[in-house]
Parts: sequence; C-alpha cells; structure tokens
Amino acid sequence: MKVTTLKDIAIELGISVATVSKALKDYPDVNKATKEKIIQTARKLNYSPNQLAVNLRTKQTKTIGVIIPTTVHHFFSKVIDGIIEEAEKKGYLVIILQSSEKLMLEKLQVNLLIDKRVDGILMSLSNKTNEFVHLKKVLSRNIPLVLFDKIEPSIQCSKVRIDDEKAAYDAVSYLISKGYKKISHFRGDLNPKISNDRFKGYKKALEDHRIDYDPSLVYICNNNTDFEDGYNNAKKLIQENPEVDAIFTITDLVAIGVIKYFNENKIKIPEDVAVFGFSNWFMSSVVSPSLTTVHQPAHQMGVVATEILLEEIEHNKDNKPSIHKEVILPTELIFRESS
Amino acid sequence: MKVTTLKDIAIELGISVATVSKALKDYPDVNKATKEKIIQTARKLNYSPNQLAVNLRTKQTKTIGVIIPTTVHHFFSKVIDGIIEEAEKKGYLVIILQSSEKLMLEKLQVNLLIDKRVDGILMSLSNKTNEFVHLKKVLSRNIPLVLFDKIEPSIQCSKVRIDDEKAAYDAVSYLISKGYKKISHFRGDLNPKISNDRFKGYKKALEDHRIDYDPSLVYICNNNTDFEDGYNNAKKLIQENPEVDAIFTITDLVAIGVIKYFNENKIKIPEDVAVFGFSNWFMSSVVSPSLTTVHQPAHQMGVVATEILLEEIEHNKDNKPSIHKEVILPTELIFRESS
DNA sequence: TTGTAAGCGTTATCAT
DNA sequence: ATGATAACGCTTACAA
Repeated sequence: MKVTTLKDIAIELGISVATVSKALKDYPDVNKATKEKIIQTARKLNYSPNQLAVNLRTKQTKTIGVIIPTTVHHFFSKVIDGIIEEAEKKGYLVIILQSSEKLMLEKLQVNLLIDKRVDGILMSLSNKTNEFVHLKKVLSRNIPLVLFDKIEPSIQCSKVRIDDEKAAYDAVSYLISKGYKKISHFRGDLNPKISNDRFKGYKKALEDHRIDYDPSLVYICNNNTDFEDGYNNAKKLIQENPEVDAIFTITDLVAIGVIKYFNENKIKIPEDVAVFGFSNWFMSSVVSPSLTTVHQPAHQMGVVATEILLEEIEHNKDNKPSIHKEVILPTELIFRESS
Repeated sequence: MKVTTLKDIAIELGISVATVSKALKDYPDVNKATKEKIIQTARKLNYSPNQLAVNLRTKQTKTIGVIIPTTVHHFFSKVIDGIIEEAEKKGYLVIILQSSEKLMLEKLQVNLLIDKRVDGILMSLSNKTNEFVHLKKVLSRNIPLVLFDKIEPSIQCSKVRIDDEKAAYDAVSYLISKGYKKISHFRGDLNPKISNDRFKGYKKALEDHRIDYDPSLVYICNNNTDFEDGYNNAKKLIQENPEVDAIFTITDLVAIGVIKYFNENKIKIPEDVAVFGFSNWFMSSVVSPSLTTVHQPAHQMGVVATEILLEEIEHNKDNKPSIHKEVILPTELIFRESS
C-alpha cells in the first residue's frame, strides 16, 4: 500500500499542498467547505504525516534519549517505567540505550542521540565514567540534559537524586541505636558518587556515635553489586570478622545475597547479625526474614527527571535561558525483620 | 554552538555541497587531495550528519519500535536487554513503548511508530488484545513486524515464542511422576494465548495420566499475575481445598507469593504442598525453599526476535518477498527444592 | 481564501 | 573530478 502524502491529497482534490497542510493543522484562514473536503479525503486515503519531514522542518523530534547502565535491574526498570509514562503523557517518544557500565559505549551513545536530534537527554552515568567531555558536548549543542541517580556534580545541568549520604547515615544510626556496634558495610564500586556517598554516611554515623571506623569491616562489591557479591562477601566477612553484629549493604540485592548465605549457614538474622538493605526493592518485603531497607523512589525519579527535561525543552524552544534544578527526592527507612 | 552542516563545510572550502557529501561518504570519484581537505574541515567543525535529513532522503531511520505490556517485569526487562543489545550491534536504535495491558494504548502506539517511520516493529501483545486491525495496518504498510511471547497466530508475520503447552505439560507430568495427585493450577488471564496454552498443558498432563480434571482446583490470577495473586490464591486454596498436594503456577512471581503464604502458615514445601513455577526468574533460586520452575530464555527471545526483524528489514530494502519464520525456543525444567 | 515558493540537510543523477 | 539540481515531505512567510 502506498503511503499517502500531502501531495496525494492535493492532487486528488486539485488544490495546493499548502492549503491541505493548513487545513489539517487547523489554520484559521481556510474555507470551511474545503477544509471539510480535505479532512474527508485525508481520512479516506488514511493519511498520517511523515514525522521525519515534520521534524526536519520544525527542528524538533518529540523524542528524548535515555542512557542508563542497564535495564535489567529492579531500580532502573522502575525508573524507565516512570520516564516512559511521563514522556508518553506529553507526547514524547523514548529511545533507550544501555551503556553496560562502559564509558566508551556511553560516549558513543551520546553521539548517536545527538545525530538523531533528540530533543533532550536523560542519563544515569556508568560506574566507570570519570571524564565528562561527552556531557559537555551535549550542553554545548544546547540540548537539554538531566542527570539522575548516578550524577556528576560538576556538570551544569539539572539533576534528580536522593541524598545518599543522609540515607546511609540514618540507616547506620538506626543500627547503632538498636545497640549494634560492630557494623560492616558492603559498599559499591570506588568510582560512583552514590557509592562513595553511602560510604561516607556510614562512616559519619559511626564517628558521630563514637564508634571507631574499622576499614577491615568494609567490603567492596565488585561483581556488578550483585547477589553474588552479598553471598561471597558474607562468607568472607564471617571468616575474617566473626564478631560482626550488623551489615549495611549498598543495595537490597546484595543484602539478599547475605541473607541467603546466613540462612544456609544457620546464622540468625537479626539475632546473630542484623542486615540493612538499600532501595526497597519489592523482593525485600518477601524474603525471609524480610529486609529492613531504605525506600528509594525509583518510579518517581523517572517521572520527575522527565518532567524537568520536558520543561527545559519547552523553555529552550522559546529561547528563554534555562534554569537548572537540582531535586533531591526524599527517602524513608522501612523497618522489617532483618534488624 | 551552531551545528555544522554540509553547506558550512562547502562554504568554508569554496566548493559544492555535493562534493563534500561524496567525499565524506567515500565515493570513489573525488580527488584525493580535496577529500583530505574536506575530512579535515569536517573534523575541525565537528561535523556530524543530521540523521533527520538522511532519514528523510534514504527513507530509513535505522530505528525499530518495541511495544510491550510493561518494562517492570523480570521477563520483559531481560527481553528488552536482548533487543537493545542486538539492535545496537547492528547499528539500530530502539524506541520502547508500554501498552500497560491496554488495547487502546497499543493501537495508538502502533500509529506513533508508523508515523515515526521506524524500520520495523517488535511486539508482545497486551492481555486485552482481542482484535488485530492495528497489526494488519502495520503489515499493509509493508513494515516488518515480529511478534514474541504474547503472539497472535492468525497474523501473517514472524513469531518467536516458547511451546507453552508442552512446557506446562512437562512440568505437571513431572509432578505426577513424583506422586502428586491433587494438583492445583494458578492460571493467568483468560484471554492471552500463553495463559490458555499453559492451562491446556496442565489439563492434558492430568488427562494423559488418568487424573480427573477438577475445575475447582484452578484459580485465576487477575491482579496482573502478581505476587499478591499467589499469596491470596494460596490462602483461598488451602481453605477451599485443604487436600491439595501440589500447585503449578503461571509464573514464578505467583509461586513466590504462594511460598510466602505457606512459610507464614507453616505449610511445608514440598512435604505438604509442592510448588512449581514458570520462568526461572533469578529470584527463584534464592527464595527458601528454592523454586522448581521452567526456564524460559528471555534474553535470547529478545535477541532472536530482533535478528529476525532486522533480517526482514534488510530483505525489504532489496524488495525481496519476505519469508516469515516461527521460531520456538526450547525451555527446560529446573529442579530445585520446592517439588 | 488560496497558492507560490523557499527552505530544512541530505543524497544521487546527470552535466560539465 | 566537480557541480548544479531535483527530490525526500512538510511548514510557513508572502504574494495573489
């Protein structure tokens, strides 16, 4: 089936393309009768505008790009959900790219999106991202950029995140208030800000409550902060520091690995060792014992980041100078059985 | 920063746009020296082609569209991962849309993708989809379409799926071989083919092993086949059919809801009641007791569906008649503690 | 009220 | 080897 264009309609009716275009876009200066005719034949020929042509002409694509480390992750899949939901609501399409935690890919993907002329870009940086020319390139092209979750403070753009340091501080302070003293931390990679912030919060809570910080109680999750990290680190921890009485983990998945190991080895939670997760992933309420954790508003983060991005896009169109926002979404401690 | 176009380069060098275009596309008929100059200035001016213009001209967007019921789902997030991975490998971008199990949205989104001139579409149908004009519209426009997972047999296009009936049959047969006799089934919605196929497999296994089919042992998961469905149906089941000795569930999430309820109520798994899941979601190996289930190759399904789609797209370009494939990916029973 | 024509940034044919 | 030109399908200022 041939695809109908404005020209086809124009020829069919023996009028000009311009008039057809105007009629279909509801311009006031077109005769009611002709307009009616045009709409009729448009419908008859099953016309729908070629967005490529529209985009080229109007210089906007009604499309935003998203670059995240991975889609297979409870947190990111909820963020994506929020992004798509909000974007669709405002008539925007969403192109999703995965950096797979590789800086090189991330740079490449930024270029892809720029060439594709997306109206704006949403990013959560890879754990390996330690230089930012690609982000600056986006900004220098005047393409709105919003960073969320894994952000870089030095980049001049809007950001949506939680206060990781405070959340970690609160979590560890709670453990301390419950009487735990030998508190281990299973932290994330050394590079990402969120990982460092949570670590800082952990350390600060100890200090503020006069507990000596013991570096040997800190374990790094370098297997992609996965279930296995929790499982394996728990094993090591118990061997190396049998006197430990609590663990604060960088994320729920790691905590669930810990729980699995402890359950298998008859280490009682929280009697022998308490466990505190991070994210409030759905599964954390389901495992046994259920996991005490920090609620992180993933879906909302997607929605808010997209709202801000679309605002900036509209702003940009009107050539107004853009004002960047930094939104810090509230977190909440969720108390369950594990501590 | 102004975005560089071919024209800018041409002016800078005092030559024609045509030559610049050819040089950058490595046409043979351009002088080596001028070509060198052109490439230099292109780099200097940070040129990258405006894909919108390229697309309009070449009539292909190197973009594919994906419509799925939801992204927040272990199965679909793995499929997406496979799709993006394969698409990126071949230089295609991926636009993702969520139907949220609404037929109306699904139809709308098909139109969006058509207008956007995507080169092909990948779909897993919503549970509510019971008419297919929108799919036929895609085909009549000669846009390659591949259905996966939730498919519709009557549509003439390529399909990638598993053999749900056989997988369910094998699962239930296994339960029977282990001596279970009162086997309940927590099934999915009444409309989707996969839900009906799994139900058919369940029923056929009973019949083939001379166990009477008892409709009162079949429960429907109508809360989006969620954790709650498992939990609530388990409660009802135990009240209404205390003599039940096994449950085959439509999906792992439901099974995990069952496990939660049983654990809370000291019903022993598998001694009192065995549980069999479906999907082999990562969590199924982690819960206690670990879940016996059917392995469903989610990531591979995404990869294969995309491979087929891109093949058809290339085929289409050469105006060859397209041959549709139906690929059935193998499943596998994964035996763990719950049965 | 309708139509003409330029232009968005490319590509590709056909002259030169 | 290079360039002029039309075309892709649409929008929009301007002319009729």
